[in-house]
Amino acid sequence: MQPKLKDVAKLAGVSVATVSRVINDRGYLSSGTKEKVYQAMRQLNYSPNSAARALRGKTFKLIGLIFASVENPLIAEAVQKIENQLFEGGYKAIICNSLDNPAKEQQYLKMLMANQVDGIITGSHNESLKEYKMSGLPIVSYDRYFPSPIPTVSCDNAAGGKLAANTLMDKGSEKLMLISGSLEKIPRNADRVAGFNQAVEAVGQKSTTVRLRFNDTPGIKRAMIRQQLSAYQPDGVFCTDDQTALLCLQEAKSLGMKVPDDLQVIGFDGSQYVQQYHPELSTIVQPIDDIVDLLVRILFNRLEQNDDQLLDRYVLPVSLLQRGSLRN
Amino acid sequence: MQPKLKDVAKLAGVSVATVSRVINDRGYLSSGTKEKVYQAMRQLNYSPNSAARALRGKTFKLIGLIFASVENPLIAEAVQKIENQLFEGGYKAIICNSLDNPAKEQQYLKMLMANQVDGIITGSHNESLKEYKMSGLPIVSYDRYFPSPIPTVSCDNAAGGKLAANTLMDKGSEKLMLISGSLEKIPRNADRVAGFNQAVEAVGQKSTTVRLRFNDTPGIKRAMIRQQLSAYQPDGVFCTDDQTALLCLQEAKSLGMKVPDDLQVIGFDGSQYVQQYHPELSTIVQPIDDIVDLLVRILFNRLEQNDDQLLDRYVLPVSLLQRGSLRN
DNA sequence: TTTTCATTTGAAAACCCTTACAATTTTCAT
DNA sequence: ATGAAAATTGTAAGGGTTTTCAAATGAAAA
Repeated sequence: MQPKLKDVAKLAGVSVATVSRVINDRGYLSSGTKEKVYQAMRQLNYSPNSAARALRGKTFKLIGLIFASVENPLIAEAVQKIENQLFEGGYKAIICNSLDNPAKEQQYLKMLMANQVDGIITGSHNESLKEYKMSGLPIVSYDRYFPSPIPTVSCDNAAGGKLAANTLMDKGSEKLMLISGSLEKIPRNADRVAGFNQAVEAVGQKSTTVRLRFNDTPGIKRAMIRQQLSAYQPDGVFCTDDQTALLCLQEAKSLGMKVPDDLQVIGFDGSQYVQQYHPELSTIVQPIDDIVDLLVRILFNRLEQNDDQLLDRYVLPVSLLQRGSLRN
Repeated sequence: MQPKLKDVAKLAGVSVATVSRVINDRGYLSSGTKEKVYQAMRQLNYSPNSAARALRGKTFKLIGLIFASVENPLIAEAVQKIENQLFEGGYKAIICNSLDNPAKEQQYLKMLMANQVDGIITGSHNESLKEYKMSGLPIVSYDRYFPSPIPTVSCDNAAGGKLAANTLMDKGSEKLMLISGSLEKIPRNADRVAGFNQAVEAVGQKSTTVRLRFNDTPGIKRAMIRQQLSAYQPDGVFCTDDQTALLCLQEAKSLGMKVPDDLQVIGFDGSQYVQQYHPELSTIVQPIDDIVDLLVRILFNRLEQNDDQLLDRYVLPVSLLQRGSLRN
């Protein structure tokens, strides 16, 4: 059995209240007792029962993380960094993979509330809007546009789409194709698509659009991409995420298209992983470090109610990472 | 404020004890009261305070997941699958990225115990052995060899190393190199290395070994690999993980070595990600689905004390995925 | 009718901690 | 030396739930 406050108190020869005070560094304490208590705690390898603390009004120091799938490199990176920062701040992270499934997301939400999490960082659907609102919890959203007052952080998806289009056209592509890696219902994606199309139309050009679904297997996606590539023979493709762009690159090559001479490709996300391990792929890079910093900062700000001036909506700039899949 | 048991009781016109009994389906209950209570719970959207429950001996239904880094595709995949299965079983997952840092791992362990997790699945160091033992918690380990009675699941690392060596030699490589992606202190890695070296020596061949460190940046790893490749000019390389193998492939190519003619490369892990998005890389594939199933099954078995006959040690077979980085 | 026993319910203790309050000791200005 | 204020410690209540125990009801058996 884990040692309790009482055990520590007995060993240190003080009352439980004193031990509690030492732990929470509260009120007056002589350095002598402090030392004795620390000693005893160390000796017993004591750590307070968080259930009991939570019951007495202290929080659990628990944050829910809801994302579509941690298998996506950018999300993995974000989760990793978020978890790190939370840990620094003394918080734990409960992980939830919604798989972009609204029902599952709703279940998660309910579970998180029942578990008294202190807050939620979500990068998933927002169909469960009611629940989010009702929860009364501090919530921060990544790349999903919640209505005020839920703060949202995202990169400038529209600008990214535009940048992709203009880059392709500047570098000589004329038959453009857009491959949307997941439903356009998701506003983030819709913005990337809209930004791209707008820029294309602005100069009187055209482009076809291919729509894949988030939950399609890579095999299915591959087949669809391959078919569209050979049917339409584009010379410039923008994919709304890097995974899709990688499939596109592969299929293009296996169709005998030369990259970047016959075909230029741009992806979106630019995780460290892709930057390191896919050196050919050009992509629109999200400033993921800044995004994570902001997400966590906003959350902490609400949790610790040190009311800094905070916006409801942060849009961070994207940048182009130009590599082999683009001409010089 | 969340509604409490008392609120439900008042609304249903019964005592708190009765409500609790309904929730836990315990003892005798008339169907009338049951219905009333359910009704009230629904009306108030009540869900029990898990802190209070935990205090009274119920478990939190919380599992700690300790891994080096969720940024590694294989780990991401494992975490994803584990989380899924836990969720099905009504459990939540707390995620811990130890970064292969024993101090951090120890902190996590302490934190998990303080948070009354019900069990732990760890794929990280085992330097904190004492803590693991002391915790008295159900623990299952992936790919780290804990002493009995902590059950350990892993793939056959030694056989994998051997398979890599024999494959390279069968396909004509004569100047072999082994690149160890992280410290050999980690037994998993040591086994891969040992298996490889054994197979090499068994036929009177030789190989050089390069040691990288887990926490080196990709840039540093890259530089070391490049230097060793050009210094030693191997014609067959086995890397103890896929990430390292990818770096090796890249550096080899940028040094002008032709793959697989001048140089054959084999990695280790074979995550879905690598299989899908790095179609050139040959690798030793871990049966990750089976591994995850087993990990979770063993854990549940201990949690729910339905004592199936279980071993302390499961070693699952690996397989070779042969692709472009190997000759036919 | 009385006795027995299964059912149904409620009152209250217990879980481990925090914190308001009270009690005691020390410090310091007068 | 005196009193007031500051510092230090302890006692006990309370937080939301589960669970033991006892009480109350009703039905069946004697």
